Amino acid sequence: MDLEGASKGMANTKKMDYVLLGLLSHESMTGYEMKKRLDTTLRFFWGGSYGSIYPTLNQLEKEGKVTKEDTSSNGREKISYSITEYGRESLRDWLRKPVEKDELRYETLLKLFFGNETGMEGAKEHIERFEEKCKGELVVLNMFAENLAQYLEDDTHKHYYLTVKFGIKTYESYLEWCKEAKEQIKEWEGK
Amino acid sequence: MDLEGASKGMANTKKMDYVLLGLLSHESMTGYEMKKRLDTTLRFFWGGSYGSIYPTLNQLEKEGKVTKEDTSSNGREKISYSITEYGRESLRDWLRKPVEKDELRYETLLKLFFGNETGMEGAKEHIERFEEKCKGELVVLNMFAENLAQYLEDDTHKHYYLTVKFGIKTYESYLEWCKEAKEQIKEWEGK
DNA sequence: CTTACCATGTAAGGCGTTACATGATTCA
DNA sequence: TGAATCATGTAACGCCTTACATGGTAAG
Repeated sequence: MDLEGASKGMANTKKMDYVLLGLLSHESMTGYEMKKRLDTTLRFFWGGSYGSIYPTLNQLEKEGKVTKEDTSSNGREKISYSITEYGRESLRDWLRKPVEKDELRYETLLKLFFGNETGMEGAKEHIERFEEKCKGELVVLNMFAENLAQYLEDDTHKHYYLTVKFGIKTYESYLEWCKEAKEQIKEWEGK
Repeated sequence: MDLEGASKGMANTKKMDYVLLGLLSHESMTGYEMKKRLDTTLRFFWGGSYGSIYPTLNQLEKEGKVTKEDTSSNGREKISYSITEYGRESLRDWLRKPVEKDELRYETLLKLFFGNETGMEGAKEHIERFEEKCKGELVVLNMFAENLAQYLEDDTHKHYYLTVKFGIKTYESYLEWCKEAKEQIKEWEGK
């Protein structure tokens, strides 16, 4: 018998449980609302779709880590989820464990790395597109940081603030790299 | 009929084809050697396992994008792959297309974000572990950069060099963030 | 003689996305 | 009245990792 569900191709790599538990540790909300959080607040370092949110929520309920409450009003279906004490313990256990994996997968770097097949001109284009995207992200992150700075008495906001600062730092360094890379290319091209 | 294999749950998200084609555009090699490249040169921005390399290689051969050659010697099995002109065209087509997705998934940030459940002490530990890992990566990347700097006449090495520089920039900014985050926490703790 | 490395591959199965399916409400 | 948003969910399917399976060679 295999209650922990371990047999093959299985490395307990799934984090969605903890992401949802984490969101519910802040406040009760619907699956729809959790998706919105993933798309706004967490989007710089984590993602997820409805197809993974709703099934995970049902699994968490079966495990006794969250409870459902029907909060439908005037015919509009609405299920509010709340974290249980057991769910909170489970979240804390995970939080205290060392990080297993930090992963970066930048197609931009892949295309740059193999770029000699299309020449420096192509590389330059990818760098410029990347630069524009970073500038946009930085605007958003700076707005987040400004807003958050007003609510730093709250511990939840403090943690949020640190992650936003991380984002700002890295996007700023990306922009520096873009500038330097373009200069380097110009130099190689012999001006 | 659906020659392009599109029906559902399918978004042509697979990049391994191009990664392997890219490696073979530099030089012919075995699947084992490609795995090593993924684990050393590319590991800062891309990964992959044998379970995805070998099947992809066979698929690429069927499509006429690579050719196999048995180069076994004294009983040791060895298959050397080479890119075909068609494979090279396919690679170039992909390289010229805009990047679809740059993705960062840092569990460290997730644990930091939800860290108020375990307190600032836990957050600090995660930051310190992250810091140590970054220092290690930086040592490796700086070595790569120093070595590469000697061979910059080669265009392939130029592109490689730019990606290494990217890694150095970002890890340096991560370290700065670690320092600042720890200071911020100390400040909050009323030191 | 044993450990590390070279070398190829498959099977099982988890994970997650996309597309589909449905329906109500709010706002312009 | 039509578009956007709120809201929940499932089906299909592609992708990838882990673990297994196998066997040779080089180095200490």
